[in-house]
Amino acid sequence: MKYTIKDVAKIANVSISTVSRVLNRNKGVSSKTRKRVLDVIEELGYSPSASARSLKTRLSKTIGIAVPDTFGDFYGEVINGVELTAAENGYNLIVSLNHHIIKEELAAVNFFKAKRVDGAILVTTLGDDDYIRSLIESGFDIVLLDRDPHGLRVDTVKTDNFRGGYMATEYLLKLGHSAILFIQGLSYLDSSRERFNGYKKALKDKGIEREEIFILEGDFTPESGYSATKGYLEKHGLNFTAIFAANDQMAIGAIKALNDKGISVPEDVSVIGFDDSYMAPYVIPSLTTIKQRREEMGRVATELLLSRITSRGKREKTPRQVIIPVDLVERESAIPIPSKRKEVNSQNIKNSQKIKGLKIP
Amino acid sequence: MKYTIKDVAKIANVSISTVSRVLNRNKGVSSKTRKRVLDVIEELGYSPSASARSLKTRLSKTIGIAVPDTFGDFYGEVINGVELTAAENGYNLIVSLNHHIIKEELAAVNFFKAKRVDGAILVTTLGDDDYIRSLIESGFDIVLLDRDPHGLRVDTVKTDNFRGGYMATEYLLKLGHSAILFIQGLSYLDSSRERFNGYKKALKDKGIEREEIFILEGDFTPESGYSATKGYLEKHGLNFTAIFAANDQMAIGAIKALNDKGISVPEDVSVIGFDDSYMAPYVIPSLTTIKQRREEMGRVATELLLSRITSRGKREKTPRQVIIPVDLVERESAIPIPSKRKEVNSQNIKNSQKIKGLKIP
DNA sequence: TTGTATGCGTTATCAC
DNA sequence: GTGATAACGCATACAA
Repeated sequence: MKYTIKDVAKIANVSISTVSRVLNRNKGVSSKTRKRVLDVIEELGYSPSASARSLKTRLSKTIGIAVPDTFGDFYGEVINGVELTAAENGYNLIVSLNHHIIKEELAAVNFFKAKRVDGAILVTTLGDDDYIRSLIESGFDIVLLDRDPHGLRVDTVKTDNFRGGYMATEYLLKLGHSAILFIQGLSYLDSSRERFNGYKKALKDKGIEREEIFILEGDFTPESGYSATKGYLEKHGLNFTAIFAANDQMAIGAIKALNDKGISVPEDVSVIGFDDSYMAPYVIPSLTTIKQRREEMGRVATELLLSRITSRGKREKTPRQVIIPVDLVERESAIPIPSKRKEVNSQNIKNSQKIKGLKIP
Repeated sequence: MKYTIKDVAKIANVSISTVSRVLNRNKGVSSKTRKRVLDVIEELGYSPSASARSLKTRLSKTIGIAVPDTFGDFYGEVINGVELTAAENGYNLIVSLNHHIIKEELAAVNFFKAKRVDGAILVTTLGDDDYIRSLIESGFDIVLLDRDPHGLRVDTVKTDNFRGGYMATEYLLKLGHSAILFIQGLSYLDSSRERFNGYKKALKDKGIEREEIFILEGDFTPESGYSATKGYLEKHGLNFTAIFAANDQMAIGAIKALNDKGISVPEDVSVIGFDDSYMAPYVIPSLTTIKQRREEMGRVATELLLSRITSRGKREKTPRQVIIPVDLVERESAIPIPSKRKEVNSQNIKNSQKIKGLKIP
C-alpha cells in the first residue's frame, strides 16, 4: 500500500531502472540481481502503482462491459465469461449497468472512452448506431454482444437467434402443433426480432401464414410472459396448442398463467423457451428450450476485444461477426398434440375439463 | 481520446492550473473564463486522464467487489445494488470473480490492494480471517457482505439469517408440520449455518429436538436440492411433511425431486425457500419463502465503504454491523398439514395414492 | 483571479 | 548489465 519502486531500488541496492526491468521485460538483468530485487519485492509486499504505469504506457489493462442489468441468467453469465477470459489475460473488468436507460449507457461509454479502459464490450446496446460509429471512428476498440453490426465496422458476437427461433418452431410443428403463440421479448432488440423471424419462417415453410394475433408482447421478464398469456387467454380463450417464448423466463411465466387457468402443460399446451437457463431443468414441467451459450458469448467477445487491443498499430483487422450456434434441449414441456400421442390417459382429460370460463374455439 | 489539459489550456488561452480549477474545485475562477474553458472542453470532447489524476490524488474513484460468481439471483442483484450506489457517487466498479476458489479470492484482493481501488466489498468470503485482518491492519478499507465479522474490526452487512431460518421453521410449525427436513447450503458459510441455527432454535422452542437425519447437505444449487431430496426419499421414504431449504434454488430442486417421485407439493409436502428470488412467484406451486433484500445489501455495503473512504484521515469510525431484516412471503408451496386443513379434496387423496415404492412410515 | 513550478510512480531512452 | 533522467497528465503550493 505504500512502497514504491524507489524503496525497492534502495533496499536492493540497485537503480530503479533495474527494478523496472525485472518487473517487466525481465531481460538484461543478471540472475543474481534479479533474485535480490525479487526478494525485496516479496519482502515488502510491493506491487507497482497501476495509475503510474498506465499513465506511462497509456494502457490500463482494464476492459469495460456495459450491460443493462444483472438480473436473470443472461447478463450474469455473459459477465462470467468475460471476467474469466479477461482475468486469464491479466485484464480487469469494470462493469457498468445502464438499467435499460440510453442516457446511462452513453455515460458509461463516455466514461470508458475517457482512457480508463483499453476497450469495451457493449451488450445489448440501446443507443442508436451513430454514437457507436463515432466511437469506432475515434479508434476506440469495442465489440458488440447480442446485437448486429447494422453495417458498422465492428466485431460482434451473437447467438444464432434466427436459427434458434426456427428450430423451436419447427420442433413444435413436428409434434403436430400448428396454432403456436409467440411471446416476443423487447422488440427493439435484434435478438428478439430474429427469434421472431425464425418463428415466422418456420411457419411459412410449412405453409402457415395467418397468425397475426398469435404474437404477444413481452419484455423478457417472467411477469411479462405471465400477463401476456393471461391477457390472451381472457380475450381469445384457448385457441392454440403451443407457445414459443423468446426466453425461458417468459416461458415459465406463461406456464404459470396457463396453470392458473387450469390448463395443463404439456398435456393441453406445449411450451418451449429460449436460453436453457439455470432453472429450466427444475421447473415443472421441465422446460424444453433452445440452448444459448451465454458464457461462451462472453468469452468470445473478450477474445475478440483483446486481440484488437493487443494488435493496435498493426494493420486493422476486418470486422468479425461471430455467431454462436444453438441447440434444442428436449425436456418435458413440449409433447405431441393429442392426435399424435400414443396414449391419451385420463389425467389429460381430467385436466382439460378444468378449463372454465374460456371460449374454446 | 487524445487531448490533454494542456491542449485545453492553450486553446482557451489560460494556464493549465485554471483548467484544472474549473475541472475540480470550480472556485477562484471568474465565470467568464470558466465558461470559455468549459466551451473548449466541450468542443474538444476532452476528459481528464484517470490515471494521471489518481497518480496525483492517490484516489482511483474505483471500488472493487469480489464475488464467487454471477450465477443465480444473489450475487447478480448484490452487484446491482453496489453498482448503482457506486455510480451515484461517481465511483466505478471493478468486479472480480473467484469461482469459489480461495486462491483466486486472495489474488483478487491482492490486486485490489495494489492501489487500483479505493476500497473493496468482499462477498461471501472464502479465505480465513487472517488475510482479512492483515488487509484491515494495512489500512485498506473493506466491507464484508454476507459474512460475520468473526471478531474482526470490519464493517459487515448481512441478512438476518437466523431470524429468517427461525421464521420459516416457525411458520411450518404453525401450519402443523413437525417433521421438517432442512436442506442446508454450503455449510462453511455463515449465512447457511445461521439459517440452520434458526431452524434448530424454532424446533427447540417447540420442544422438538431429535431430527438429526433431517439435515440434508446442499450447496445452494438447484441440482443439490434435487439430488439431496431424491437421495433422502430413496433411503428413508416419505417420513416428513415439510422441507425448508436454505435458498430458493434448492427448494425448487427439492420440489422437482418430490414431483418426480409422485409426491405433490404442497398437498403432500410443504416447501419453503429462502431468498424470494426472481422466479419464486412463477414456479409451480409458487414458492413460499423468506425474502432477502439482495440489492439493498449491496447498497448498504457500498454506502458503508464510501463513508469510510471519504472519511479517511479523520478519526476512525468504530466498525458497524448492519443486519438487513427479512420477511416471510406466503405463497402456495406451504399449507397446513391435512388434519389442520378445512377441506381435504379428492385431488389430494388422488395425489397421495401416486406415491409408490416409498416406505411410508 | 490567474500562472509557474514541482512531483506523483512508472517506463523508456540514453548513456556508461 | 546497470544507472541517470526525461516524460506521461494532472493537482496544488506558491507567486504574481
